[in-house]
Parts: sequence; C-alpha cells; structure tokens
Amino acid sequence: MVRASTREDILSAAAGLFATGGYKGTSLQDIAAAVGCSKATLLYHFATKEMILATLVAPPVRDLATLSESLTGQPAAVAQGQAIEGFVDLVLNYRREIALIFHDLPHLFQSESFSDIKELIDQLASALAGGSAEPSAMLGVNVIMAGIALVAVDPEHEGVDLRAALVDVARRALIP
Amino acid sequence: MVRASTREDILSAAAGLFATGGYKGTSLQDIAAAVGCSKATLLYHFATKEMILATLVAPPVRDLATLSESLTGQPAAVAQGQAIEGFVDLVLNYRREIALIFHDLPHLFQSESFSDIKELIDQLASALAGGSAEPSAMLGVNVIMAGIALVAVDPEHEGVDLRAALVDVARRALIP
DNA sequence: GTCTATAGGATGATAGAC
DNA sequence: GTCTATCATCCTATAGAC
Repeated sequence: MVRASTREDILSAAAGLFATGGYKGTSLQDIAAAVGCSKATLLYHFATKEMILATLVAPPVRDLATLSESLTGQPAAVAQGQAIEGFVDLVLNYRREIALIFHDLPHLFQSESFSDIKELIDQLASALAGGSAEPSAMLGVNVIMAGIALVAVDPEHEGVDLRAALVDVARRALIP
Repeated sequence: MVRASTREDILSAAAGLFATGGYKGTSLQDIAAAVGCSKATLLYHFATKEMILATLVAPPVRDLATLSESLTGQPAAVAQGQAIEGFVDLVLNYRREIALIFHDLPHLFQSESFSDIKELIDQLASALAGGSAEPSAMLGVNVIMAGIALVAVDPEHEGVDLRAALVDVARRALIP
C-alpha cells in the first residue's frame, strides 16, 4: 500500500471527522492531529477550511447531477426504480461525504457556493416519489433519503449487504 | 398570550437553534441574541451550555423510557405496532429535541450524562424490528428512525397530516 | 512542503455593579 | 435577574524560517 499524498490524507481525515462531528464541530486542529501534520500544512494545501468542505462535496454533487440528468424524460415508474438504485449507489460510493451533506444542510444552504445542492436533491426527490407530488409522498421520500444517508455511515452495519438492504427498505417504503 | 419566563424563552430558542445548527454549531451568543438577553443571563439560569442541552433532552428521554417500558412483555407484532405509533408521537411531541438528539448523537454518546440514551434507542429499535434481530431488519429500523426524526423538523412539511404520513411510511417499510 | 510563532477574533465562563 | 467588563482558551488564518 503506497502512502497517499498529504493532500489526499487531509481529505480522507476531514471526511471522517466532518461526517461524525459535523463541519463546525470539527476544527483544523482535529484534522491536523488525525493526519499527523500542522494546521499550517492544511492551509498550504487548501486556502480555507471551507475549501476542504467544497473539495469533499464536489464529486458526489457531480455524480448526483449526472444521476438526475439520466432520469429526465423516462416514464415515472422507471425513473423511480432507477432513482432508488442510483441514490443507494451514490450514498455507498460517498458515505462520509453524503452523511456530511445531510448533517450540515442548513449551513451548506446558507453558503452561496453550495446553493445548487438543494435543487439537485429536490429533483432526485421528485423522481423517488414516482411522479407523485402529493405532500405525503414527498414526506416519505425525505424520510428515506435522510435515513439512508445517515445509516450508511453507521459502523454498526459493517457486515450487512448494505446495497440490497437499503434498496429493499426504500422500495417497500416508496413503491405502493 | 402571556409572555413566558426568561428560562422558558432560553430553552425554546436553544431548541430551535440546536435542532438546525447542532450543539457545537450554536454559540451562547447565538442563543442570547435569539432570546434578546446577554450571555451572562443564560449562565445565570443554567450553570453551563451543556446543562441547557441536558434540560432540553430530559423530557423526551423520560417519555422514551416510558414507551420502552410499556412495550416489554407484549407479543412482538403488537409491540411493533405500538412502537411505531409511540415513536411517531414522541417525535411529534418533541420535534426539535429529537432532531437535536439524532443530529448530535456522536457528541451525546461520548458524554457521560447521556449514555443511557443509546440503550433506550436500541430497545425501541428492537421493538420496531418486530422481534427480528436480522441485520437487514435492524438496518431498516435505523433508516426509518433517523429519517422520521430529521423530517419532523423540516418546515417544508407544514401543511401535511404528519402523524398519519409518518406512521404510514414506517408501517410500509417495517411490516412485511 | 512543512514547520513554529503569532495575529485577530469568537467562545464558554466568571466577577461584580445595579 | 440582568447587565457590562473581563479572563483564559480555542478558533481560523497568516508570516516567515527551514
């Protein structure tokens, strides 16, 4: 196992700490201690603390945009099934980053740099609702999205086939 | 509407701020500004910031303990139905406090004062799983619990019959 | 690229006047 | 009970040596 670059070490440590402790709950000192370097080294690789956050969040947001795009124009029932599997795969690919997004939604939304995230999430939510715009359907969608995002980082569920179990609970909850 | 006491004002403001911004993400200054008093006044009514948190969390934890107790000894299927409705009612009665608990679970658990919360949640989770101890069932339970806890404070769902919609999504997801 | 040292501000908490 | 003023500590970020 070749050692990753310092920059990658920083991103990995920050992802873990942000996911559990939140953005504001994690200090540069916490990250530096986890990496084994000084705070100044963090700020050599990233201009500000918020840039670390932005760098972490960018790839899952890009993939989320791709997923939303691939759903447009499909029949509602087809889009719903693909949205469920696509969302679960997205969460599994970026567990810590997505836990972070759902953990710090209020902070993210009030910052200009992340204003597009809410729109993308709403698009996906609409597909997950199977075309229905009923308030109770949207509420179920939000329950499932938030629940899956938080559970995927819970170390308690290490041994399970996460993908199958998450897709299963989402289908039961969302498909009548 | 008679004005509540300062102490109640503090608890109400703190509940809202903690629920959205998290415990560490909310400063005494934030709370004081929301109440319209000074930081010193907060610390006259509560010895420490953490005591504000403990005071907020105590009533829902007490009700959760009562709920868990009332489920023991019942047949699994009965306990499951009562657990679903009981949990939804608990969340609706203490929306902000429970959002706060799920938002700051890591911080709460590492503090001694709140170590009993995890045990209570695990008891309720077991009832919600309908007696099954299968990992995939427990995972579904955790998805639903976290999802419901977070959605209940989302102002987006103001007009809906929350109780009916939340019980409905929980039943579909948890009862085969 | 990484470090130590430090600036400048926010934080939780205390002291003491009113 | 509530305030202003203050303390010690932590925070993000910068400066400059190596």
